[in-house]
Amino acid sequence: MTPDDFRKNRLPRKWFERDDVVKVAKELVGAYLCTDHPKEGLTVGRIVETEAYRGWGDKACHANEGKKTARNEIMFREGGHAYVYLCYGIHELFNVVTHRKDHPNAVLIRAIEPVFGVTTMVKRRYSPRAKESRLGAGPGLVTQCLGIDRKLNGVDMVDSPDLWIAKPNRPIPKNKIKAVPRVGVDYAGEDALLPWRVYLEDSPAVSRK
DNA sequence: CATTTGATGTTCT
DNA sequence: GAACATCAAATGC
Repeated sequence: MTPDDFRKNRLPRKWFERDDVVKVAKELVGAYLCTDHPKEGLTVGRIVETEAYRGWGDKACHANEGKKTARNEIMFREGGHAYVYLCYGIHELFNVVTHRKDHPNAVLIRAIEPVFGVTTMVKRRYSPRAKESRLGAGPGLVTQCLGIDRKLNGVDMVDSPDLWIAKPNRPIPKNKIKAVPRVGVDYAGEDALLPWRVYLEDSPAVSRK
C-alpha cells in the first residue's frame, strides 16, 4: 500500500449513509484512517477497535433522543462528517458520523495500528515511552498519533484533503471481530450493556479496559 | 503485577 | 457545580 493507494481508496458518501451504525462500526475495522498535514505529511492507521452510538434508544449517545446541542450539532449532518470533541478536559476524541442528515449516529474510533508515518506519530505522542504497536491503543491516543483535534470538527471526509478513510485492503473475516459492551458509559443504565464495542481479535493495539 | 489518583476544560443542568 | 465516550504516573501488594 503506497500513499497513492490510500488516497485512491477513499470511502464515499453512500458507504457512511447506511442506517445500521453497528454494522458500519464493524466494517470500519480494517479500514484506514488517514490524515495529511501541510508540514508533517501523511499519517495512516489501520482501525482495529470502534464503538457505535445511536441517536435514539441509546442513553450513552451525546445526541440521545435526537437532542441537538452546540457540541453535537455535527452528528446531525450527513454520514461521512468528522465529529471531534474534548473528553475529560484533556483528550480529543474522533467519531465518524453515519446515517443520513438528522439521524445522529456516530462511530467512535478507539484504536489504530500504525501503518504509515510512524516517526511522525511518535513525535506527536506526549509519551515517548510507548511501544510502537500500541501508539494508537485508545481513543485519545488515536487523535494524538494522527494529529486530529477540534479544528477538524465538522470536516466532510468524503472530499477533504486533510482527513479521510480508505477501504480495507481485504475484508476482515467475521469470526475475527468481537463485540462487547462499550467502555466508560456506566451512566447509560441498561444501554451500557449493549455489545457495541467491536474490535479485531489478536490485534496488539486494542485499548485496555 | 493490580488498583488508585491527579490532570484538565467544556458542556449542560 | 457536577459530570464527563481518558491516560499515565504513583501507589499498593
